[in-house]
Amino acid sequence: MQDTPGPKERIKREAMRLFVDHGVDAVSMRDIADAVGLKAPSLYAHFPSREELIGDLFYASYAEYGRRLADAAATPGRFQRQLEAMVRVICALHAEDELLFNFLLLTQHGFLRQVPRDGRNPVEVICRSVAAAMQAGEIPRGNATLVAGAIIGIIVQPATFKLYGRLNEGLADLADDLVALCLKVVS
Amino acid sequence: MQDTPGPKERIKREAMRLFVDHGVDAVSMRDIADAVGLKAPSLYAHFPSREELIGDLFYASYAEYGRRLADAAATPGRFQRQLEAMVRVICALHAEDELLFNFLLLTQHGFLRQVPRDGRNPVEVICRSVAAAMQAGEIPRGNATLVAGAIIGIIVQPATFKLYGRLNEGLADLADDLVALCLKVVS
DNA sequence: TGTACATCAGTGAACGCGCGTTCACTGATGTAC
DNA sequence: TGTACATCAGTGAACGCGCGTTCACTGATGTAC
Repeated sequence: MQDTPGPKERIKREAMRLFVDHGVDAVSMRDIADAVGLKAPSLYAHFPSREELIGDLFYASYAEYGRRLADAAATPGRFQRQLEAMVRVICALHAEDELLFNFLLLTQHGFLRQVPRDGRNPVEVICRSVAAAMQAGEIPRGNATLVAGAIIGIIVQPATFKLYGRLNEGLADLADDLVALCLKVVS
Repeated sequence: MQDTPGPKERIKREAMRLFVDHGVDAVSMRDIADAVGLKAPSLYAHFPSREELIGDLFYASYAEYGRRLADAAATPGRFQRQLEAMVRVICALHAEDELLFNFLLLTQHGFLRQVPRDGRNPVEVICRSVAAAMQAGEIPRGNATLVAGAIIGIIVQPATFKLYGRLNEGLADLADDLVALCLKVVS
């Protein structure tokens, strides 16, 4: 069963790999089919269109990231503990499936404009958490969105460096350092 | 003269605007020509191909950003002053031409793999500067590339927030805050 | 001032190509009796 | 065990479309005499 994932899973995996390696727009349905060992029309047995295939890949994962982050944000105690939990969750997500992480990293700009701003996406979870901490006086008051952006940047940019080979360590290996850096910016 | 920039400049401007608004791959030569008030074949009087047009736009600007940053990195004095100069230069570049900044932000992943690693690009200027400061004992020793990535992320992520409307202020308005945040991560 | 000619930015029409997608069909597999 | 039939993942061939690009041509502008 889990040794031989169904064709739908294999299509998703190979599509992600190709998207990350060549860019979403440079990959055709025929390319994806080839990588899976099928012909293009067979993909339509599993996905109604190319757009849905890509959308599925992005939105499902992005929402899952949001949920995992929201769990971490709900860590009891002071903000510093919640922040540490959030940073470690992101590092864990990177370690669990680096391909998926990179896919989200590279394709975000194609989707971010139409991502629902429902408070459940990763960015908003962090923004809300930072704002609450400022409100509660647990960290210095200031521009909460800016500080949240800084925190996200501190993690995402090194992930980009890893993707391009500037950094050899994955986020998981850097987790302690990343936690320390994030704690500094809210000190 | 400067009131009516030549057709080549107008093509570049409109192309950038379309690329930022719709994504590079969603914009055709006909779209660009339409925006300038020409027909597609006329573009070939100014650029040999679509690819060259886009490449020109990216590489020329990216190299210019590298030069401006290198100047800032050469600020005399301690690393903290150089860091402040670099952050303020990036903020100034954002204020000078936000469209160009956003273009680089959104299209970077299409080019970063083939950007020459000659020590002159913006990322390498910052990495080198941080590494030198660690070497000199001006900031705590550690993973220089990671710290450089954190600094870049602290600036780039808020720029992304501005692009998507999460932040209302441009980088220039946030310059003091950004300098302060960057100084914290190297403290 | 008037005429003939050179220049050159811009264009209409057309090209070949690869794309996403459709659809009638194939051929292996499982089931009924 | 053998035969007839249903199921269904997968395919070959074809579609219409928009793309980047080419090229012979147009028509306005400037220059020479």
